[in-house]
Amino acid sequence: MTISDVANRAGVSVATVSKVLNRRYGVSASTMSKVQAVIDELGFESSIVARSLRSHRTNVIGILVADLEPFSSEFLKGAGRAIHGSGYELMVYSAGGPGAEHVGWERRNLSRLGGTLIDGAIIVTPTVETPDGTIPSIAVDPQRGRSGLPMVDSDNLKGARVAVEHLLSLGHRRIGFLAGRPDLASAEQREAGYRQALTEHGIEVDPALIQVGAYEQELAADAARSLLTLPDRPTAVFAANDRSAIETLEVARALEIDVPAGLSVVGFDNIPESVMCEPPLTTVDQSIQDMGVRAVEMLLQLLDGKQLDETHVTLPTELVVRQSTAAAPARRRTTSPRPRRPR
Amino acid sequence: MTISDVANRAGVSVATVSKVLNRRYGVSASTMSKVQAVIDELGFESSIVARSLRSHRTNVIGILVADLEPFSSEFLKGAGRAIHGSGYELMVYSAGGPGAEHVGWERRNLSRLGGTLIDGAIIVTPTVETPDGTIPSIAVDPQRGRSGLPMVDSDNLKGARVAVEHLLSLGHRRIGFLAGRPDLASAEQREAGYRQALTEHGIEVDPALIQVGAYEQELAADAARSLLTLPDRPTAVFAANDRSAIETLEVARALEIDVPAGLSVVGFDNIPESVMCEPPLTTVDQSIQDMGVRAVEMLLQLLDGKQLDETHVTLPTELVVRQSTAAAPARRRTTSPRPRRPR
DNA sequence: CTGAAAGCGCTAACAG
DNA sequence: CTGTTAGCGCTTTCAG
Repeated sequence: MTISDVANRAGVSVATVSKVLNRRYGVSASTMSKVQAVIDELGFESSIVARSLRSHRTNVIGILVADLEPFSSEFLKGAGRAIHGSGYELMVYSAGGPGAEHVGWERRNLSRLGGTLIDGAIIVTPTVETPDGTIPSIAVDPQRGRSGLPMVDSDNLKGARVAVEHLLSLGHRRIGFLAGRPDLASAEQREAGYRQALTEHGIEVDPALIQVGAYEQELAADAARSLLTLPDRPTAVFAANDRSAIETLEVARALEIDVPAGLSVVGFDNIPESVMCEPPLTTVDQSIQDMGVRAVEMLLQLLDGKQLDETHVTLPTELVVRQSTAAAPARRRTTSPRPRRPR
Repeated sequence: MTISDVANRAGVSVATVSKVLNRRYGVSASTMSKVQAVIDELGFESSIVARSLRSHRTNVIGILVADLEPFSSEFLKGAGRAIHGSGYELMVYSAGGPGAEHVGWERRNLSRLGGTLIDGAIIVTPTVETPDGTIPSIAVDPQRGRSGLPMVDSDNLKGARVAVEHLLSLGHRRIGFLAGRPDLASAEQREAGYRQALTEHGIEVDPALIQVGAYEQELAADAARSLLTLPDRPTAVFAANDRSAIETLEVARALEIDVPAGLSVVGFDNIPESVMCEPPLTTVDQSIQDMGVRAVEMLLQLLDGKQLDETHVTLPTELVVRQSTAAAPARRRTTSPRPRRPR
């Protein structure tokens, strides 16, 4: 059913129907109600596609994600809450999964949708620098190096430090790191936090204890495995995100290493899955939902023609201690024992 | 940037560029590579909007939801997993929140997107009967009465019965019910399960113990409050979904009723939030992610021109006992005590 | 093998 | 107040 069907049925031109649809002036009351009646009767809704192609205004905000996984799903809950009552609707576009698409999915999708389908965009974990030229956009947890876009992220450096300090306070000295996606600033910051915390406590960073999981299931599992099968394996692992941490839990189980008795694991993100795994994961909370709320609020301001108060919002992170961390096992006689640090 | 820009730059017509874009036959190798070079250089991506308006094929699957809340977010995780490697991309369209939009959002959005933007649709908790005429579609947890669409839901009746039987086995006799959205078949089934379980145990259903929360925060809170301030208040409440159950937890806290000592609460859904609340909620799991997986798989089959093996998939439900339920408090001397049933 | 032209459903000037 | 006309960016006949 198209606008012409309505026009025919109502005995007017398509232009008139369009005017009624958009509540434009210049339609007599009688025509108006006649046309409206036909619209209601037929249940006609104008195609957002055709409309946007012509008018370049849709009242739809786009959220571009690489994949629908726990992080982005959590983000969407916040975005969904923030959009209520704004008059905008939300369109989430998923590039169709990890890996499959090459770097640059967000650029591709933005140009496929932008300028037409959506009035503004929120780009979650973009992989490359996103051009500022097109529609108003916000970057969430972006790639390394400043993008030109306004952005929201969280305090990854501090979060990572607190996580590692927690492990240190439990007496761990050999702490492995499961690194994240090398292109993301957040992952880089988490590694920096790990290094800082160790260095400040007089512990040399052992390159063998750093493996890249890249936030991908298989890679993370491999990385965890090589960490846990090291001759002098770490007594604790800090993973750059919860999914990698949960993967580490799996690998530990397969290797019959008890967590937390034989191995402590800390994650990052505090996705819901971190509570539901066995044992529940000690992790760094980064209030993902709030990121969604803030990103939508910022975009709404931009769309409203307002100036942004802050062009870079950084949300706080916080350690959440659950059951995947415990005091380090008594050290093997490789070096003189050091006193345990108090929590 | 449009296809004409590419055509100009490459010194060919738009038609030729289009052919290259779509890998159509009838382009010489040299022209092909020349045009492709320009496309790559400019980073051109054809507008999905313009393309779909003309060609009616987009390789995009639409998921229509009323709102992005825990249930739909969980559903999306499953859908996201199932789409990997299918060659399709996912577009989630949220009607913009609860209540705001009237009944029939799914019909409206379907006709706004359908036939053009998306090749097929998954409609989550539709409110009205959805016409089958348009594009291939799957209904998830639909309204009461059979819709013409293939559907996936879960065994709500049995789940509700098991939930109530759990409460009965703990010695509860006055069990309140916080009903769901009256238009959903699932909500109806959960109420039916509640009634059945009580009746089978020789307990008369007290209408005063049934309040409608309609899955909406405010309404659910009001309903819970009226239940818990009843002169002879129930010792347990079965809520038709987790969000209502969590709301009940809040109300109980406000009324200084201890859960589970003074009140047992059971939810339905097993959304991640049910683990994170205080106390963790005993609930009925309905593997929401699996619903997402199945719905996508079914739609993919439909899109592939295949016949569906099953036109109505019902997933199992399972009781998950956590800390919000406990033995009923000693009964007041209103009637002779009955022996406690074993679990 | 290539390009001109028509048209997808709609909106926005502009004439009548 | 109403209808005619010209596109939005793209694909698709169909001539050349």
